[in-house]
Amino acid sequence: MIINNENLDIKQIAESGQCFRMNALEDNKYRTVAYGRYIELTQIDETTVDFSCTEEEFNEIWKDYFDLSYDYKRIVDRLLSGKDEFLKKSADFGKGIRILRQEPFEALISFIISQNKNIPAIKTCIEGICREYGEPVKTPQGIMNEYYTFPTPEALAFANREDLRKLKTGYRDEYIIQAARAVYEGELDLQALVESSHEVAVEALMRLKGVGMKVANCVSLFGLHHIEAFPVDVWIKKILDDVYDGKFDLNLYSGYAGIVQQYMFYYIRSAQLIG
DNA sequence: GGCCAGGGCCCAC
DNA sequence: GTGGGCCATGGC
Repeated sequence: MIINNENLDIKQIAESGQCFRMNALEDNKYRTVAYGRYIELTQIDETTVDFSCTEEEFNEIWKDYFDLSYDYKRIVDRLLSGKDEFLKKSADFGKGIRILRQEPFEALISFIISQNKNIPAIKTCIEGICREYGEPVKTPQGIMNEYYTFPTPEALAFANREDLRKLKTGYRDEYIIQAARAVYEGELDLQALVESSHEVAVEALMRLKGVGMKVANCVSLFGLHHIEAFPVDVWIKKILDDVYDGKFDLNLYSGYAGIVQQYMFYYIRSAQLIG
């Protein structure tokens, strides 16, 4: 399934820190698991990607997952024609990034794990949790024993602390279990938060222990697709302090601040050659 | 081997 | 609402 899009760069998406299960198989070829499916993505040229799936599966899952109905070029062009030099460089550098529509529960648990960890450590931890609590991915060709789905709320709600700690969660073990229980028992309705406003979602998420302002904004942005969310982590804070001297005006980008945030994040990290 | 990481909790102030 | 210790652990 060949897709042409001016703003679709798999490497940039995989390295943008929004998802943790998209990994390189070789140069220009990545794989990931989402919504119970495995897929390989090959960047053929700057604007062309080969999705290793049928047209039916593409339309059912991956078109939405990669947010392919949204016009990112409009956002990039707006930034490129603006006056903010840092954002011009950021948007030009990361113009192939898109905000994935990840599964809300996966985003919630992933960003709970992410606190005070670097990205390689987050990936290791999440892969372990998928291996122990997820299911082997099923394909039309059979079961793939090397790839696992992200666990269900139920699977993690009944996990125990010691087992999670062996998977390198550290002190976050109880946060994970409590969040999974809240979702499993219906106390936290993530699907309802997809429909709600970003503000309502953040407030509901922050009632969970282990979910503060930053994690709630990441879940809102990457799991609920509220693209006005603007997570501030140590990297973004560095930019707001050093580049903008504390005077960055979020209101200039209201409605799509999360996309701007991703360009900033990807640019500053790449500029500092951090993996 | 020390420092840092897509932070949050808990407690003073 | 701000500022500091503290948290468990890997990656570099």
